[in-house]
Order: sequence, then C-alpha cells, then structure tokens
Amino acid sequence: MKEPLIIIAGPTASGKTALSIRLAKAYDGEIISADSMQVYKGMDIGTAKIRPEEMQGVPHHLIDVLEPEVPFNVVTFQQMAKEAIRKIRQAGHLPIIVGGTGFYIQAVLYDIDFTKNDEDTSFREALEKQAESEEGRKALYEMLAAVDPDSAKAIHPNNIKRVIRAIEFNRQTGQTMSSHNAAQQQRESAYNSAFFVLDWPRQTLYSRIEKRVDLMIKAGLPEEVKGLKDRGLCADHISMQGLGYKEMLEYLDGQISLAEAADKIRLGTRHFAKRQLTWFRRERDVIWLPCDENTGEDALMDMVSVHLKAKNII
RNA sequence: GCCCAGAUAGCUCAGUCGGUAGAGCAGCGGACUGAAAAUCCGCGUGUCACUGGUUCGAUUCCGGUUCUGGGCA
Repeated sequence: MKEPLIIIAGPTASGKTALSIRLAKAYDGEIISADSMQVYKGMDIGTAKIRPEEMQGVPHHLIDVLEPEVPFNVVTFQQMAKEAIRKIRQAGHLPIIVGGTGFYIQAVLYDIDFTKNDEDTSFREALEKQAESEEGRKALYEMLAAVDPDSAKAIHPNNIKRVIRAIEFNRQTGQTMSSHNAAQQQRESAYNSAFFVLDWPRQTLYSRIEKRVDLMIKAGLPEEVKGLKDRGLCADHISMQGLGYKEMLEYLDGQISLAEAADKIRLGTRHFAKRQLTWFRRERDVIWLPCDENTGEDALMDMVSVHLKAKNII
C-alpha cells in the first residue's frame, strides 16, 4: 500500500490556508507548504504567509526556511518536501501539501527524476550571455535544434529560458530533454493521494485577489520590501521575482508611483491565478472543489472527507 | 442659448478617397520536468450613438436628434 498524501491546491486567494488547518486538526495532519516564496524568511505580507498564531499548533514545514538571498528551485523543494513527508510519517501523522505552485506539487507527487548535475554554472552563464543579442538567441535555438530536434519543436524560440535549459540538460546528461520528459510523463503517483483544487467563479476570485492586494499594501508591504532592499536584496534575487516584491522595488526605485505599483500587482496576480488554473486543469486525477460566497467551511470539509474515506486515507 | 470638436470592441483609440472594420490594454485559452509568484505562445462581430436623405450600396457623404468634452455669451 502506498503512503497516504493529501494535497490542497488552488489559485492564490482561494482559501487554501483555512481549509488546511481544519483538515490537519481533524485528521492529525502536518502541513508542507508548496510555495516558492513562503520559504523565505522576512517575506510575510507579500506572500500572504500564515501567521504563527493562525497555525493553531499544527506543524508547518517549508515555511521560513531560507534567507531571501538564497536561490530556491523545484529540486531543492522536492528534496525538502520528501524529507518532511518522511518525518511526518515517522511521527505517525498525515502529510498535507498545501500550495499553489503546481510544478512543485507534481515534482513530489510523481517523484519526478531531476538528474543531479554538477554545480558548475559557467556553461549556462555563457549561453545566457549569448542570449543577450537577437542573433545569439537565433543561434541558441539552432543549437538546440541540432542536438534535440524534438525539444526544439516543442519549445518556442522566444522562450529563451527553456531553450537554454534544454541545451544545458543535454550537455550535462548526454540525454535529450524531450526523451527525459516523455519518460517522466509515464510516472504514476508515488502516493495514495487525494489532490484537491479549490475552484471559484473567476469573477469572485478576481475580486478576492484585488481585496487581498489592497490589504497587503495597507498592512505594510512597501515597508516590508523597503527593509529587504535596505539589506541588499534587488531584482536579481529569485526571491524578489515574487509578485508584490518586484513591483514594490520599482516603486522604491522611483520608477513608478505607489498607485501604479498596486495596479501592476493586482493585474499580475490575476494573470498568475489564471496560469495556476491552467496548470491544475492539465494535471491528472484532481478533485475540483466548487466554491462560492455561500460555501461554508463545514461543507468544504464534508466534501473533502468523503473523498478521503473513499481512498482509505482516513 | 450660440460656436467648435467628438460619439467605432469591456477601456484608450486608429480606419474605411462609399463595398459592414483593426491595434494596444483588459479578458479568454494553452505550454511548462533545476528561475515556475518565473518564462513563453495563441485567440479580435462590434446595433461603427440614434434617425432621415443621397446612392445599386452609408459606419464612411449631407441634414436632424441625443449625449460628452472645450470655447463664447
């Protein structure tokens, strides 16, 4: 029998946190955050991070584990999440992954193989340098087409980030990205899992997002980012690519007004929520939980519990 | 009250020397396997304000009406 695993996913501002706490308390669970920004210490307001008093004693993993200067990525996440699951099971508890980063969830759920590479980034840096010019980008795409035609077909030439990664992957492993992806897609879930996605009417979700962004700014997002900027964080850091952070940096640098920054955050967050939903739609075996203003927490808990019982998770 | 300029996609506007129209943004859809809150791709029918006239044919020209700016009283 595979190990049990609950996943609570959904776009930003869909109510994942509240549901996860209730679930954890009801079924002796511990929470693993699948969020690329909440891992960072000192980034609280802009990430809508759960506050310690809201945790109600439920253990949380992968929140506040890195300094914002440190790069974070899916491989690190996968390692840390697997370790957290192991510990939670050891304690006899139920692991609950909660978050909106679909890629991270998939990496754990299907135990995707991220072949270990060496730490040497000089090759990638050379490719990135080449990508600065129009001709360089063309040459990179042609390089990919020569070495991995299938990936070249699948990746748009403008998506230079993925073109570079596919070239790098081939260089470091001797395999093609396309064959690796095809193999990984065959994987079965590594767990006896229930993958829930909170699903709101689009318009309602968007107004929840707008409200949340306004609250963040009132709650002191500009000051939070000011503090990070003062300690040396800038747009080059991965942590500062987070929504709310990159726009506030522009504001603090005097490039845009506070009102413009707020507009950009609202818009960027709506677009982000849309992308999250696109990801979950293509994911296999997800259980959509329809929500609207009248959906109570109890009703949500009931829906979830029915599925968990059917899968013998509880 | 008079004069002038507008009225075209959800918004800002372009355009049609008369043959029923197109950009940006918004919105929608999609991709994603070591930056993923990142990165990238695709999708444009709308009473061309209303109403008469001229015309084979009017969103386009002409008249009137309404509304919105601006100006003069």
